[in-house]
Amino acid sequence: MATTDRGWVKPIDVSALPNRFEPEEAEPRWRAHWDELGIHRYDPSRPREETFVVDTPPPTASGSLHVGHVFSYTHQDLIVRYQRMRGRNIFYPMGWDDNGLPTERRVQNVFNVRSDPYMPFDPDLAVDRVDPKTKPRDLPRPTVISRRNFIDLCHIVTAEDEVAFKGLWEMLGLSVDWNEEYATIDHRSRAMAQRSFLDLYEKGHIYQVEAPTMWDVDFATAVAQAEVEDRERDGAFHDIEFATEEGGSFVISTTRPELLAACVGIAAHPDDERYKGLFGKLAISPIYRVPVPIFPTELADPEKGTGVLMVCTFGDQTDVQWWREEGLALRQVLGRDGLIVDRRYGDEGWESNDPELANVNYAEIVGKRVNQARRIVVEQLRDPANSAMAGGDAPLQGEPRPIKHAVRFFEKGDSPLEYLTSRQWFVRLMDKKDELIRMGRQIKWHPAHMGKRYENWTENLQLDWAISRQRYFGVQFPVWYRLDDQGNPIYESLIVATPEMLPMDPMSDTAPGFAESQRGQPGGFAGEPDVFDTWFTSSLTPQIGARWGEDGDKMDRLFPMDVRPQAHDIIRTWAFYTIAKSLLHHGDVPWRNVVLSGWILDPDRKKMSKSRGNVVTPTGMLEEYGADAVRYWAGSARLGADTAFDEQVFKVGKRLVTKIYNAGKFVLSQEGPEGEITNELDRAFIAELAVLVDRTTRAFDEFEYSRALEETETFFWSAFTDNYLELVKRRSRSEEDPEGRASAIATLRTGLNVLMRLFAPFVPTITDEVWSWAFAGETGHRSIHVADWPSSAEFATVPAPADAGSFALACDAITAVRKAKTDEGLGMGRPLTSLALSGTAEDLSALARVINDVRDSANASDIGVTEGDAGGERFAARIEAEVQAAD
RNA sequence: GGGCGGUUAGCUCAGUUGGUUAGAGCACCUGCCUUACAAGCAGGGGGUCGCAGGUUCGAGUCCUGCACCGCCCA
Repeated sequence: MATTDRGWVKPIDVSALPNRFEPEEAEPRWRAHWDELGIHRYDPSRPREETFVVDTPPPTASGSLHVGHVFSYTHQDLIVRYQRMRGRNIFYPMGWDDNGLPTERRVQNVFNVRSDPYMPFDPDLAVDRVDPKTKPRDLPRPTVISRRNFIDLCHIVTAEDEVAFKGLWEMLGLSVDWNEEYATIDHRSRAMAQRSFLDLYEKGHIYQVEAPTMWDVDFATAVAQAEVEDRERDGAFHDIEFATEEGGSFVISTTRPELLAACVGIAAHPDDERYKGLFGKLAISPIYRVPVPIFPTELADPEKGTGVLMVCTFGDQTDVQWWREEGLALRQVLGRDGLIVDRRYGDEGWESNDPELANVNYAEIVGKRVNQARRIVVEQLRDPANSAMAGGDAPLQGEPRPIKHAVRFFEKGDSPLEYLTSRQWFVRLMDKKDELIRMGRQIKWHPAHMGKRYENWTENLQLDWAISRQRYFGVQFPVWYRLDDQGNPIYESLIVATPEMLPMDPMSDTAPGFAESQRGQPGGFAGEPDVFDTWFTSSLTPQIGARWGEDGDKMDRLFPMDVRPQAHDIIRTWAFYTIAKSLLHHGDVPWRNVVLSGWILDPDRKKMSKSRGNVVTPTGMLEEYGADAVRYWAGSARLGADTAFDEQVFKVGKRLVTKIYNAGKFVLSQEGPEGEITNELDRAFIAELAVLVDRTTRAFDEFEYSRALEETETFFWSAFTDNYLELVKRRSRSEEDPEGRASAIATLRTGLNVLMRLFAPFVPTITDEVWSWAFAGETGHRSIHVADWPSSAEFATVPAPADAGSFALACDAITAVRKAKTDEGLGMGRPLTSLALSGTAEDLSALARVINDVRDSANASDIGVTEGDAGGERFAARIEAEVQAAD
């Protein structure tokens, strides 16, 4: 026979395999093997069009590993593993975002230290870790250490975090190229951030200005619009009587009476009849008796409070606007530490009709925090002596009226933000909104509606990007200032570093043209002490990966990148700033696609968070269920969809792994003649497999891996194992039908081979395990992860079935038999002495092509068909079972 | 207040351009230790698709309004 002289398909030795698949044994073994084969390595010699580039998010090295990390990083890896099987040269780096406030905070807590930038470096400093069980109030006063010592400690804790993260990524089986590892505080990233600064500075996108800026008093640093969030807080309207210069009075409402000393104007709506007559005149404040201008503004809401309000420097963003537009005085009473600063009424800019009264009152709040000052001022307002005009009543009208209102906070802070004037660096973006939106539209967002969030944010942008921070563990500005004869910096006369100096620190590197001895001396130089906003560096992940401007610059091979995976809560920061940087540096988009993972919610549909104590540890999860099962869970969630944490799904994943293991063992232990796929049922099965391959490939190309998984899983479980395997079990061992047997075995192996590859991105360990038993040797691909992604072209040599519906017909027939057996309480393997199927003449005649497999899987000695009603189903079965011998 | 998303079985979710009787897994009930798999197999019950209108021969799907949940922004 033509089919038999080609050879014999040899079975694998099932007895050599463990009964159960043990992920804890197999996963480390496979990870080591992948490493050995180097299959995750990027090949810089291959051209751009063969390369798939990922702009991997560098996780914040915060010490806490979260199931959300596992979820979203798996999503990237699914896409990457698919692309690798498509033959793409993968660039998949990993960075650690260790620079910035979270690290500073951890260092402060772990070692109970604070940094003082002016303290000298102590090379022998040794500080101990605080016992984490110590209650905060039992801690001694923090040890004050130098900035350099502090940074050393930062490196110690982040190194530990990075080890923990790397361990998690490896356990999860991320196919990252570990040769492409970096940290946002390492030399390369610092040089890149400074290079970015120099380029933006040269192109005129960067400026420095003394201006009101949002300020966090606890961290004592400026913050950017993107880092701000509103929180609902209790507050109270205080109705306070002001006088007019003509002897009249009016009442304003304010939630911030403690800023009365910072009052520089009074405003009301231009159409407000009550106050129309006052515009252009002066008002007199109570307590301090300071004359301030009254002006009209469209921004005042006549319905709010009394319709007239006081403008302070600065209570909020509109105060800043009025201060600019109206050219008001600057009276800042709040210091950078959040305490009321000392001022003297009667001095220039602090004119008062009664300086003596003003100074007595003001002295009571100097050095106080905002809340203390508020209580004191409210008491002062109850005193008629503090009326705006001598002889008046108590300025406070009635009692404060409690309200709930939104207050702005730094997202990492605990005190409301203040607006303080300070010298800060900015990147000019307000004039580039249109271009930024255009960039956003050139990028494909997955899911698409996430692009709207980007546009929304960009359209509503109100401030340029404040990039300077008054912190320690960050990348320094590559800038010095010349000092004047008094030793004060001349901000207009800055010295910028040259590219070959990078990375550099202006606080320890000497400015070109000066000697280090001139640091801080009159006529000498001084370094810029600020550091960059961490986003200034992390918005450069594409450039860091591609080594922009360095030796070995690979921008032409890697940029724009293919995909940026990220979470949707940082569209306004990470995605936005990366697009902005890419626009300003290269005039191009940073990537073609953004894929956004959802969040993991706890079963109450709240975002899982550490503070709620509902966090499941990812390592525990991986140990209990295995990486494949955990990846299955992540893979079953659509992009962008927030997903409730459901442990059941891990169990389903684990079950799938077991099923793959057993199905693999079964298929590969079948032996028989080697031959072509000729049988009608087999051909029909292959035709359906080809459809599956096309559909999953399309889904993956659209980043819809969850659809690919769902379809593959359904096909595997129902078409392959439940039906096809059962239908051909007998034929694949038949002695009488070598051609049919060869066809069955070839089909079984083709089915398994293809399904393993379709599953490989999701469950990389079990699929490679099964692959290794036979297919690795047959194909020469030593790992399934570098095997070719299936294509329907692989089946081109298999003839199309006579009837595309043959496989479905056989499945329906066997289902009818099973139903009959179940109805009679018989086991599925129970032999039948007679089996009769009824259905339409058309179905029955089509069924004839595959009826032998149906008969065999029913374990019937004979099968008959009769035209007739099948009770709403395609077929109905009448059976007679063999009488079983009593035991 | 503006923008975006969601609401489908007890739970977690699919449902492609409108088209037979709305699907899956888990859970539940019944039967079966069947020569790959009891971590299995077979069968079954369970849904007014958030509410109210509209378009259409036909709506889970399109349109309008409303409610609730979530996120972003002000």
